[in-house]
Amino acid sequence: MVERVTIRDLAKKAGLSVTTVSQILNHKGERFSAETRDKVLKLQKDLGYFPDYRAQELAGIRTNTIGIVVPDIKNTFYTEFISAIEKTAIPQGIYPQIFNVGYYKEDIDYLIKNFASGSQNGLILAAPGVSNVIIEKVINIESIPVVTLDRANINLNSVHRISVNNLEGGRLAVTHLLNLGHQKIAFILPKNIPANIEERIEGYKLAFRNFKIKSDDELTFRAELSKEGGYEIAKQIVKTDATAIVTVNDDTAIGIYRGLAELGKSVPDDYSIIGFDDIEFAEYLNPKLTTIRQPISEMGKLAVELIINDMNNHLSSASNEQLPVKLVERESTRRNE
Amino acid sequence: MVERVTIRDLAKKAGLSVTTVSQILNHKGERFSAETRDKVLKLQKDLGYFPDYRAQELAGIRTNTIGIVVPDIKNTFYTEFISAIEKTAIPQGIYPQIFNVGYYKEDIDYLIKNFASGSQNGLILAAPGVSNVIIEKVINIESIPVVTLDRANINLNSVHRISVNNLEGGRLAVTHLLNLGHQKIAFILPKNIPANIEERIEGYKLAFRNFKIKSDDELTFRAELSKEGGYEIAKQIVKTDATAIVTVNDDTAIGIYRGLAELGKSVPDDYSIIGFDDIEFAEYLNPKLTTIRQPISEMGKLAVELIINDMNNHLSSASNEQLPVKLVERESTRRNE
DNA sequence: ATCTTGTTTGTAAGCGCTGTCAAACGTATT
DNA sequence: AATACGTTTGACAGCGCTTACAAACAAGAT
Repeated sequence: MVERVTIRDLAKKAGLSVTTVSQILNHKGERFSAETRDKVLKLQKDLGYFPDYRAQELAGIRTNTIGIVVPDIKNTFYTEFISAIEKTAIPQGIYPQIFNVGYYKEDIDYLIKNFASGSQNGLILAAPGVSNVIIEKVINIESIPVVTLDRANINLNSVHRISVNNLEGGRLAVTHLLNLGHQKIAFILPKNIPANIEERIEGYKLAFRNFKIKSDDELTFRAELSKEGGYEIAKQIVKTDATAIVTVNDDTAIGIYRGLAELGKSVPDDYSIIGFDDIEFAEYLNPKLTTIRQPISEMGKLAVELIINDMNNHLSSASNEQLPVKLVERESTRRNE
Repeated sequence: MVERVTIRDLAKKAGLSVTTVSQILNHKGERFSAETRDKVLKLQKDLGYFPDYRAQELAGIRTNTIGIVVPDIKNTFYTEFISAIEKTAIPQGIYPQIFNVGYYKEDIDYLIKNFASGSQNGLILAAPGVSNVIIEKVINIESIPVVTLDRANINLNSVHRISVNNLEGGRLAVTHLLNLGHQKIAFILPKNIPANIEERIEGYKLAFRNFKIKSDDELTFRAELSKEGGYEIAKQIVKTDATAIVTVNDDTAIGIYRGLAELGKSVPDDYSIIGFDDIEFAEYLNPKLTTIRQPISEMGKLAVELIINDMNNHLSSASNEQLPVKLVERESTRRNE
């Protein structure tokens, strides 16, 4: 058990005061003689001294870490989002810390404690089920920049919102299918419907109305939003007369691919499928997945920019950015003969 | 800007000393009258008080967070590993924090600082390129339980190692292909070869020797270990007379699938492919990927157990666990006619 | 009344660091 | 020799919390 080297040890060894050492280490040492400065710097190396950042923070220094809260780290939508955040944050000296919570608000007290302690100087909340809880508890304690992803029902003017044009996304998906001659379209929805999905459903309906076609409520399925969930639901879908499938994320579509394949069905010959997100995998699938593209990188980049802007300028009021969505037509959809 | 509520505020409002409040909040309050206890607890709720965990730690309390360092959060091998860790750690009150660094040791000073500050009470290092650097710097400062994944060249007896039988993995892959009548086997390797890959290469060679067949060095390719990297390298592979491909992880194989498909080649008709890892996606691919399975969940579970064991008993010396590997035969390999 | 004892609460030091302000020193000026 | 000034360094308080240990108090025993 090696004992921790503290700034005091360093000071003692150098024959200097703790203050002096601290100042020099924090590059406020212009006023010190080159000799002392060098001595301290050398000693730091020799002793392998690292400041305790908790002590630094306690003493009033601001660190540059931000927290990212995601619901499911196995869904690559979120890891792509995280990557985008890192790519823009780290070069600016902002260090993200990732917290993987579930989709539901089970055991997040430790999160709250962490955030409430102010060890995070910014928060990017991308976990639908828990964002509200976190905001509620944390906002009142520590006022740090917060941006949420795709949460419509938050109306605090200290919280930025980034979302996507969900209604348009829903409309685009269904319109595409309708244009291809599909009328029996299956919709795969989650068990609980958050606001952004609600909007997409509006989009589905809008498309049907535009085509003056009635949608078939029988074809709405509830599933877990994962590969596994998609795989399971495929068994239900094949029992119906659906010819096309719309999912709420690509991950689910991937599961449906497999489920269908194992049941001897072909995409797109037997079923057209259209996903949502456009994760990298979409293009690596066979057949390549037609999907509604969310600008994941842009969203990550924007999130960081909003945070940084807030950190530099506490006055900015909450923005509500809605990014565009687009149909990426690949190989999983085709005309219904 | 809401001011932070401190324990002092709480104490003042309650007309009690800080000590009393602290004791009660930490459930060491059996010695206090029910009346004071209730008063404090109520006030805590009302004021929304949360202790500052940095201050708590500084004052000597141990928290139960552990750090997980991974090289590439977009590779689902790592997210599956993380999930496994979380699944066994969180129920035991241990909270993992994820750090996504690259494969190389670029900008990890902030990591070192974080770890060296002792804010992590355990470390699980799964990032080949940086594990050594971290260990080197951190171990000497703070002695916390550390387990590394698949790093052969570490020989500190304070560091646990979890690895997989890489040699056997390599042997299995090539033997399978050789058995199917493939002789021209392409190997996709990373640019820098860490110890675990070195072992696999030994396994490849061993298989060839057993079959008394000479391997073709012309068929060794260097690529980035990612979908993108695999996609690119496919263009090189088709220029050769290879009939089978062995990759170092499944992610790369996924990229090769796509590259081959775009070049009009079929798996497994034109090329047999065998991956490594057995990430969940392997089974969702079309055709399903034959691969060498690493017991990812077991590895995560074991990592946590080693850490926890260390936390409870500082004496344990480093273990070196090697887990078995197995061939999962699916649809991407077939007999070479 | 005085002394014990047990119950309930508070005092004070310290965790490792930073920032303010004052002290010490050397040198130049008269 | 006295004064002033710039340069270089250090004392000290405080960040929010915990943890010995000590104090205060009431009640029971003598």
